[in-house]
Amino acid sequence: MAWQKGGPGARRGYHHGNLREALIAAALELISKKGPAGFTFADAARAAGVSPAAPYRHYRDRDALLADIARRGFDAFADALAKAWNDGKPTPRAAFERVGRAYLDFAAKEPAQFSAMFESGLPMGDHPEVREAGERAFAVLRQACDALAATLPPAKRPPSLMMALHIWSLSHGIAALFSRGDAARRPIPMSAEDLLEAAVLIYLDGLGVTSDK
Amino acid sequence: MAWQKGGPGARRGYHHGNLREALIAAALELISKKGPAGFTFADAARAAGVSPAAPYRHYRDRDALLADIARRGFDAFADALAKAWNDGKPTPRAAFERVGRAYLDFAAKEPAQFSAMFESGLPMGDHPEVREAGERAFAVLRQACDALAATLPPAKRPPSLMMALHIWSLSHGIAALFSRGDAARRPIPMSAEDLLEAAVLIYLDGLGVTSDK
DNA sequence: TGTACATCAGTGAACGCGCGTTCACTGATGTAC
DNA sequence: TGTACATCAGTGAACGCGCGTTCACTGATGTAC
Repeated sequence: MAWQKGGPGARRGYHHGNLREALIAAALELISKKGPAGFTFADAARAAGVSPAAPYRHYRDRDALLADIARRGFDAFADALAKAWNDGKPTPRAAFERVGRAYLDFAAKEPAQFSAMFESGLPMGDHPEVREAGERAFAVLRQACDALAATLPPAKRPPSLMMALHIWSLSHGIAALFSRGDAARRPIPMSAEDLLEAAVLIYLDGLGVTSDK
Repeated sequence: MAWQKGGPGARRGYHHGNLREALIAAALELISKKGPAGFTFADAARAAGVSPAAPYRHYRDRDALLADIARRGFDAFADALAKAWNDGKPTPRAAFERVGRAYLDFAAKEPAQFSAMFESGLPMGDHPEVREAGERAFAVLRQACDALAATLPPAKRPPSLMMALHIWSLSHGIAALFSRGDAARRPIPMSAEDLLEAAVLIYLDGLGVTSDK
C-alpha cells in the first residue's frame, strides 16, 4: 500500500493523489474475491473511497482498467520469469526448472492478476498493448527454450518455439486447474509445483536433455 | 435444435414445451458470444422467447442454470473421452492419442460448454454434482493412463494419477490458450492438435513408452 | 366418451436496486511573472 | 516572495436503463371417475 508521501497517517484531502494505483489495488482485491467479472467500475471507486465519477478521470471505462491491470500483470510476469531464468545460470537446465516454478508461483501468489491476464475475456484485438506485454513474457520462455535446445546435438534439436509452447501450455494448465488461489481450484494429492517439476523432467527426458547438463 | 414433437413448423402455444432445453441452448449461444459472464437470466429468457419470469419455473437462479450447463458439459465430455478411448483398442498407445485429441476437439467444437465447465467461476463447493461430473470425465483419462502404464515394466511404471494429471494439464493448457473458439484465443503457427500430439509424443518418450507398443 | 378438477408452466405488470455515465461545479496544485 | 491564473482531479446530484425477483393471474395439460 504505497499511498502518497506523508506516511500512513497522512489522510488525503480533496485530491486522492494516487487514485490510479488505488483503483488497481481495489480491482485486484475485488477480482481475487469474485473473479474478473465480479466487480464493477462503481465497486472499484467505492473501494478506493472516491465518488463513482472519479475513475473516469483515469480510465475510459471498466475494460480499460481491466486491460491496464492485465498489461501490468504481464509486465510483472515477464520480469518474474526473466529473474528466474537469470541468463541461464548456473546451467540452462537448472534455470529452466526455475522458470517453470516461477510461472506457478505467479499464479499462486497473484491469482487476481493471473485471472485478469488469462481469464478476463478481454478481446486481444481491442487491446494490443496487452497482447504485446503477453508476448514479452512469452519471449522470456522462448529464450530459455532456445538456450536449452542449444545444449542438444543439432540433429536432435527440437524447434524452440514448439518447446516454449509446450512448457507454457503445461504450466498454464497446471496453474489454471490446480494452482490458482480461488474457489474454482480443484484439489489434488500433490503440490502443483511437484506436479510441474515431474512433468518437465519427463518431457525433457523425452527430448533427450540429460539431467546433469 | 430438438423442439417438441410436431416438426419445425409447429409453433408452440401458451406452453413452451421445452423451455429447459431452450434456455440451455440460448445460454450456450450467449456464452459463446460474450463469455460465461456475458449473459443474464433475462437475456436467456429473451433469447428463448419467453417472459423474464418463466425461467424461474426451471432454475432457482442464473447460477443453477450455469451449473446445469457445466454438469451436462462434463457428462458429454466424459462420453467423448470414453468414446475416443474405446477400451484402449487397437493399442493403448494409439487410443491414448485419440483421447488427447478428443480433449481439444471438445474445446474447439463446444467452446461455450468448455467455458461453462472451466471458466464460469462457479464455486465447486456449492455445486457438488458439477464436481462429480468433472471427476467422471477425469476418471476416463485416469483409466487410459492406467492401461498405458501397464505396458511398461513395473520398475519403470509411473503413477497413473500423476500421468493423468500431466496429460489433463497439458491438454487443458493448450485448449485454454490456443484451441478455444473465441476472441481470447492466441494465435500460433501450428494447429493445437499438432502441438498436443508432439507434446504427448515427447512426454511418452520420456516415460519410456515405445511408439510401436 | 365426457366432464370436473388439480396441476403445471407460462404471462405481464410491478418493484427496488445498482450500474454506467454525464454534468456543472469546486478544491488543490503548479506556474508565470 | 507574492499573486493571478490555468489546469488538474476530485464532488455529488441526476438520469435512464436493465436486471432480478415477486405476484396474482391464466391457458394448457393430465387424470379420476
